[in-house]
Amino acid sequence: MFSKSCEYAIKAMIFVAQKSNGETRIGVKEIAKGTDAPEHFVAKIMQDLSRRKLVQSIKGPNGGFYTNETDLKSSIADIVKAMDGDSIYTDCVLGLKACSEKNPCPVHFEYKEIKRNLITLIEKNTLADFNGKLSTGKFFLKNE
Amino acid sequence: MFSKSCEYAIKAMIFVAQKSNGETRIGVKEIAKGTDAPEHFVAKIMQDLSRRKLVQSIKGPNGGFYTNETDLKSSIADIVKAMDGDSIYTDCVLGLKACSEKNPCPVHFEYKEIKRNLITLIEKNTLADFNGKLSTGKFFLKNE
DNA sequence: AAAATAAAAGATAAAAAACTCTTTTTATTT
DNA sequence: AAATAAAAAGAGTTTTTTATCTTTTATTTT
Repeated sequence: MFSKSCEYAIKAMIFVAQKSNGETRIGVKEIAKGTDAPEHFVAKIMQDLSRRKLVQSIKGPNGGFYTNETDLKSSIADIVKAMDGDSIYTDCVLGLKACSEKNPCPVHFEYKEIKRNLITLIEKNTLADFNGKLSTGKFFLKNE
Repeated sequence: MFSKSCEYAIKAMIFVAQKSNGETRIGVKEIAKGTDAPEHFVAKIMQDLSRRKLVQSIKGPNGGFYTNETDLKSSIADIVKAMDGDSIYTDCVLGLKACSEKNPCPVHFEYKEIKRNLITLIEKNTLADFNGKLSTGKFFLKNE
């Protein structure tokens, strides 16, 4: 569904959104531990997300990553688009380049519904929506 | 969603199910052309499907692949399972190994619904269901 | 100013997925 | 029996994805 990078990115963003606030910045090590992801790989991903302005970063002692008000408005879809492009919006399940209403693959119309739900799911869930839910044990970002 | 091998496998199986009947066997070249797939790669995939008894094959002149009555009862899910295993049934969208009702990832419950629909889609569509629809132009297995 | 800290950048490596080529086996047709 | 056709099997290559390691730059603290 999503690439590994994208999975890590989503978890990392949710994690940072939860842990950071105002003065608190979150370091790569913490993110990696908190989301069960390889440290150096997550570092690359955060760099990327930071370059794309989905998350803020500050170097040096007490530096790290944090989310501002705007960042919290990002949906999962925004992260997915940043990492995997819009393939989830455009790709045919069977890989047909020209799959469309007029040139449908065998499962085009049935998959269309599912895709619509999938897109709704990632578009309607913002980072802000998750805030607070981690600490209350409502959900997890890694295996206990 | 599916691996490339799996996409090719699904298209190839639908193609063979449509074209073959009784005496007619379909060669790898024909399958590759009919589904816009790399010939040698499709050969490997058909070998695999044949070994797993999802499709029948005969060597030598006039040989090729064909589907028997049982093969036509295969669902897309059967092909997916043969190629990609049951990851589509078991995997968490965010890659959590222990994602479950009790240990849910942030989108577990919402994705659950989508996954259910996805599984229904691939389980209810059998090769027999598609028969005839290719020639009537109801759907396509490659770009025109 | 020096030392320390942490992200950014760049380069490399390992693993997996996608794809290709060659040889062998099996069957058929002449 | 010989020639031919087509899948099976095996080995190899390329590309992409995933992951790691090293150096540089920016910032802060002492």
